[in-house]
Amino acid sequence: MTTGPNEGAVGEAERSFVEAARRDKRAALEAAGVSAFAYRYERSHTATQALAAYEDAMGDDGPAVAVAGRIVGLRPQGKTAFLHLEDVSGRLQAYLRRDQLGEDYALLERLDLDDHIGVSGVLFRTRAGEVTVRAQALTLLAKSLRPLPRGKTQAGAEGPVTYGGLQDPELRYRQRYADLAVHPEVREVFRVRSQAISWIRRYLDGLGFLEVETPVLQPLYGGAAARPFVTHHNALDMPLYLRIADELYLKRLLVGGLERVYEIGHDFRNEGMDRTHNPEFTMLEAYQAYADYGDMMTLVEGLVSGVIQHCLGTLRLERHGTTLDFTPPFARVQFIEGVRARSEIDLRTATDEQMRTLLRSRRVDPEQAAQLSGGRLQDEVFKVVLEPDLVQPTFVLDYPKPLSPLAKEHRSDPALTERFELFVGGREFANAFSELNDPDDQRRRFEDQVHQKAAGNDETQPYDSDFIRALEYGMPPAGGVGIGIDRLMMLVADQASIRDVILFPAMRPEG
RNA sequence: GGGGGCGUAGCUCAGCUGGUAGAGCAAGGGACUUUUAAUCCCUAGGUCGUGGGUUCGAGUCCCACCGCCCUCACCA
Repeated sequence: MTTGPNEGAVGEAERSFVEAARRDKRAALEAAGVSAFAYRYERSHTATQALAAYEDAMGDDGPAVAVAGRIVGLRPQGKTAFLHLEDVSGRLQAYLRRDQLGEDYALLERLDLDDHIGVSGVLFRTRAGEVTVRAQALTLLAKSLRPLPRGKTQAGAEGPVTYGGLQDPELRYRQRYADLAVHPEVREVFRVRSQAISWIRRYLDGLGFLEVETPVLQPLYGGAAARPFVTHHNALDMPLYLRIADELYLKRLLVGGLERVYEIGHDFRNEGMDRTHNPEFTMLEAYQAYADYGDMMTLVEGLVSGVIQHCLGTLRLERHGTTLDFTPPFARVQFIEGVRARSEIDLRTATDEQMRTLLRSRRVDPEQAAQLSGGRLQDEVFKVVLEPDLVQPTFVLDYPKPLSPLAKEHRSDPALTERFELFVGGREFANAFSELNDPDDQRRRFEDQVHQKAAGNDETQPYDSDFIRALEYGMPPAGGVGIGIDRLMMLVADQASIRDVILFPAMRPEG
């Protein structure tokens, strides 16, 4: 996060003795005319490419290589030294000899763990069996003046094993650069994330979707029920909201004739933070003209199973002792039927008091239950009764109308909407509907939201008259879907906290 | 916001019923031409999160504050 104002003002005397030693080495290098921060290095191989090149050569001595990376292990022994370099691909050992390096060997005394160096030389296999570069030239590329909080690492049978190391979660999130630098497995999480998102783009592009960008700063927020962040535009002297969803802008594009659009970007919601909520998070929204929520189910099945297969090579994931099977088609359960099958409550006919009684019997705080009514009470019943059962990928269909002000009324039941959510492991992953495109119906739904706000519901959607005007021009029937990318990444990368799939999660500033 | 836990050397952690702080790794000096958590000898390293209080004496007990984690509430 932001560096505290005093951080840069730490004087030499206050710096740790470890850092002082590194600065002394830098000064000694520069006094000898050696730059501690080079401009570039002509690398011939990554560490992994070098290892492969040695195997391909099939001789005692392999090819000459020039590799670059960070020093992650340093074992000087008088007139020789071994060190390990780490680059983006992996690790490679280098063997340094005074009689082969000449003047470059003197540089060794000024090197530290964490420095970036370049090494060139011929590959060979040591007596201990490790493919290693016999250094003919050694170049300092960037001096590390502050030691990384790393543990000691040795090569194990199943990859490097680290002892000690960076454990403190606060330090890991605040100094993600250090976390990444010392934890290849954290780098891997974010490599997989990037791979997943680019696969999603290819998937949607392949279906003829157009990737678009809509405003993050909005004069009116909408498209979801959430409290927004508010900011101020100086030149216009007006408040602006950071978007809580892309929905209303993307549907304007359907009016404009862009039949298939999607956006991947950040939404901002001014609400609590926990292991599945960060104030800014990555949302995918996609809209398809002439489609309905049934088509969106097919789209979501293809997208979710495809990204899992692409990233992990399987559709069956072991998570917390259960096997999650993402082979389409996913299970389907109707909202009202699902509740009735598990509670003998029929949401179609149940009174508020019957629902409150049920909630109390399921250990919901009676005071809280008493505050809810109508749609929100139905939603609470659903959360208590049905949600925990939705472990395998399951579509929940046909939500009650009051909960879904942007969804089209169900074609066979006016009390419901054509909407589904995808649940996995009891957690929501996607939300989709047949999009409401009747401007008069949409106007009434907005008005209902305004009434709810007046009644004290502080997470309603404001009345967006420009959106109504757009619908009046005629929006084609369409299906739309939103998928929380961070939660999908938690599933793919098997991470328990959203903070572990966001590079720089929100934190209070350092005191 | 409620409840619980944690904060000690650069990192990972000990530190009992209160008696002025300890280890491993990292660091500095020395030895060492195939090591790999290299090894061996020596050395240095701390406002115990911050501020109060109790006490002859506080890392330890009490209070407040700061930060992080867990949990509940909130949350499409």
